[in-house]
Order: sequence, then C-alpha cells, then structure tokens
Amino acid sequence: MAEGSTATRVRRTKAEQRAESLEQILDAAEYLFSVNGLHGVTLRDVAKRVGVHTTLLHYYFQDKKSLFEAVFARRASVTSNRRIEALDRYIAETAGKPTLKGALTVFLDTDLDLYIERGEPWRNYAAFCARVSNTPEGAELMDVHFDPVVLKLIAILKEARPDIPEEDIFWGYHFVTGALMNTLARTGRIDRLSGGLCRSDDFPAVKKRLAKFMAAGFEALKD
Amino acid sequence: MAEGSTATRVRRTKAEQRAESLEQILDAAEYLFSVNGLHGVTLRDVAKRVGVHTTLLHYYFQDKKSLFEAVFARRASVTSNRRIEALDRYIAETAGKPTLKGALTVFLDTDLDLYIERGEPWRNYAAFCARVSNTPEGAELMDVHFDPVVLKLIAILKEARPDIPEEDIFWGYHFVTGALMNTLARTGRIDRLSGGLCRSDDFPAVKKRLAKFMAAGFEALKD
DNA sequence: ATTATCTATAGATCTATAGATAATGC
DNA sequence: ATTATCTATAGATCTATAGATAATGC
Repeated sequence: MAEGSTATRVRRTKAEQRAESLEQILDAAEYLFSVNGLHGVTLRDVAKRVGVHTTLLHYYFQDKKSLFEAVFARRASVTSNRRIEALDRYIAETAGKPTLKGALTVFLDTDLDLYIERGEPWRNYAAFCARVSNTPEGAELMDVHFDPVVLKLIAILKEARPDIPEEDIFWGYHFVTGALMNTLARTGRIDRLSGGLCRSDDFPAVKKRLAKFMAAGFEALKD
Repeated sequence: MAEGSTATRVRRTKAEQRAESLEQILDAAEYLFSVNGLHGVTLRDVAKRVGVHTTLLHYYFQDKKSLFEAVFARRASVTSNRRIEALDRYIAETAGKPTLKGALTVFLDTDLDLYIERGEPWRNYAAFCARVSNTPEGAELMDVHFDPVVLKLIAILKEARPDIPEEDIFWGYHFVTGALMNTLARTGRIDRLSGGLCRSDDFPAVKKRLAKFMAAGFEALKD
C-alpha cells in the first residue's frame, strides 16, 4: 500500500466537492428515473447508487420532486439551445426558402448527434425524457423546457410549405415526436422483434432514416 | 324514498357478482395505471376508486403485479385478434398484391376504430398500453401479447415491397409504433402546442392522417 | 357449505427532519 | 466559522396475510 492508495480522496475545494456530489447524484437519479420513472425510484435507491446516505439528497434537494425536476432541467437548456441555434443558422442559410426535409434534418439530427457524440450520460438523459414524456410530471416539464424550440421548428415548417394546413403540420409534428421518443427510450423492443437485425441503441441508423421518413410523411398529408 | 331506492343492490348470482367486481377493479386499475404507471398507483388508490376494501384486491389477485398483468391481458387478445383477422382478410382480398399503404391502413385504422367506437374504457386501455410500453414491466407484456400481429404486419410489408431492405422495414415500423403510442397516450401536449387547434383525444383526425403519412415515409427510405 | 367482503394488523418500506460529526476556509 | 456528510428517528404510508362476518347456493 503506497501512500497514494491510502489517501484515496484527493484534496478538493468545497465548491469542487459540491459540484461533484451534485453531478453524481443527478447522474444516478437520471439513470434510475429513466428505467423506473419518478415513482419507481426511491431516494434510497439513488443514494445507494451514489454510495452516500439518503439524507445527503435532502441536503442538496428539497424533496424527491425537486431532484426529478433538477434532472430534467440540467441538460434541457443545452439540447434546446443547440437546436434553436442550429435552426437559426438554417433559416439564415436558406434565406427564406426552407424545406421540410431540411428543417426536420436540422431539428432531429442535431438532437441525435448530441446523444451519439456525448456518450452514456446523455443517452440516459434521452431515455429519461422519453420515459417521462407521457407522465403528468414529465409532460409539464416538456412544455416548459421544449416549447420554444418546437414552436420554432413548426414556424419553419409552415414557412416551407404554406400550402399544408396548419393542423396537418401539428399532427405531423405529433408523429415525429412519437417516433423520436420511441427511439430515445431504447426499450429493446425493435431488437427482439427484428431478431437482432436492428438495435434500439443504434442512433446512427435512426439518424440515417428519421428526417427523410418524416419529411415524406408531411408531403403526403396534402393528398 | 321509494322502495327501489333503499334496495340499491339488485339480487345477483355469485358468478355475476364476481364478474362485476372483477370488471370494476380492472377498470379502476386500468385508468389509474394509465395515468400514473405501475409504481405511481397503490392498491389503496384502486380500492378507493372502486369503493371496496384494499384486501378485496388480494382476494381476486395475488399481488399488485398480477393485477397489472391482468389489466394488460384483458383487452390485449381482443385488439390483437381483431387486427390479425383484418390483416388476413386483407391478404386474401389483395391476393398476393398488398401495398404498404393498404397494410398500414388495416393495421392502424382497425386499432384506432376500436378506441373510437368503444368509448372511454377502451381509450383508457390504449393510454395504459402507451404509458407502460416503454417501462421494463410493460415492454415484456408488449412482446408477449403483440408480437404475432406485428410480425404479421411486417411480413405483409415485406411482401408489398421486396425491394425495401428488411432493416428499413423494421425501422419504419419502429417509427409507426412511436407515432401510434404517442397518439394513444393522449398527453394533451399537442393541444397546448397548437393552442387548441389539434386535440390529443381526436382519434378520427389521427386516423385520417397516420397510415397515409407512414406509408409515404416507408417509400422514402429506399432513396 | 361456499363465496364475497370486511376488520385487524404485522412487517417492511419510504420520506423527511433534527441534530451530531468531519472536513474545508478564512 | 462554514459547509459537507452521517446518525438516529418520527410519522406516514404500503403490501400482504389471518381470521371474522355477510351473503348466496344447494
């Protein structure tokens, strides 16, 4: 046992310690909530996964619901802003001539890239959002955090195709988000159905197909 | 108070009483599970909604998980068989010349019609399936109850378009089921996003668009 | 005589708080 | 002196079982 191995904890400032503890707690909660939902996870489960006492969670968060909301909020602005900026660039580039497929590609691929590039914690967040998007607690947070980026996408879709009735545009988005959420959830169902031909964690395979598929769907609505 | 109002309980046979109690319990559980999921509902919640004692649920069901599975199973074979029969009729009618749009219309509209025609209990079941489809408990049941009808649909899609790679067919189905589940969940999100222009309980509006949208999406995958 | 329903309760959680201890910060 | 973490514990559930009572069935 060298001296380094006994002093397992490197000296940290309190700010660092706080930040690290918070991150560990949020990561653990994010993963567990993504699998079992708000009510399927106890504070003890989270504490156990982090390796701290349950009461520490109460030191950092008022209650379980606050922890849940913090998990949602932590990464929401990152993905929302990334997509808003990408859509703004797309508007500038196409100078008043956007297309359905172009706008959908920016919206969907910018999101999928985040999960492809940034590894497991982000993919857990994606699964977390998908898992809770159809719950009373989650739906509220979806509205708060993602309405701006979604409404921006919809405005561009309308501009791209003023001939498609607004109602159809909204229903089309409804289908898009269903397909996206089903992807982010990574349930493994498509793996089992296809006998392993498709894997639900193969986001690049989805990226290759999703925007193309959905753009064609929108086009068909005017028939 | 006439004599009819005091004798609120009409005399029933035990078999009738049993059937009625079971149905009330399953209806209540179905609704509550559809809103809050397996872990968000207690047996007390269910008992309270029915107006009986918690222990009665244990008389009819071994435990909470069994009740949950019974809710899933009760209507699963009805919707599964209905669609299997409709697809079989479609195969016979088209005599080896099925189309993507035709098969998807049969699969999706046959399901949606069930919820449109049979009222709230069935719509609660639809929401229940959607709510739990991306949970560990629900995914397992989806496999058990719905694999046959889904694989039959996929076989027809392959026959309709042997030129589309099998992998693309499966991914297309993955998008279809995401859109369908998002519809069945009736979260109210599309209502709020569209400022009331679309309503998430407007299944006829979805029926008018979903198969058409998805068929065009499949077509686009070969480009 | 059997089945449906209720009463009483054990045992196991779970959330949340109060207050103690250990570590950093000035 | 302040912040991070732990110990101890109250109070409120929740699931599940044992056994009693009320209603149907032969």
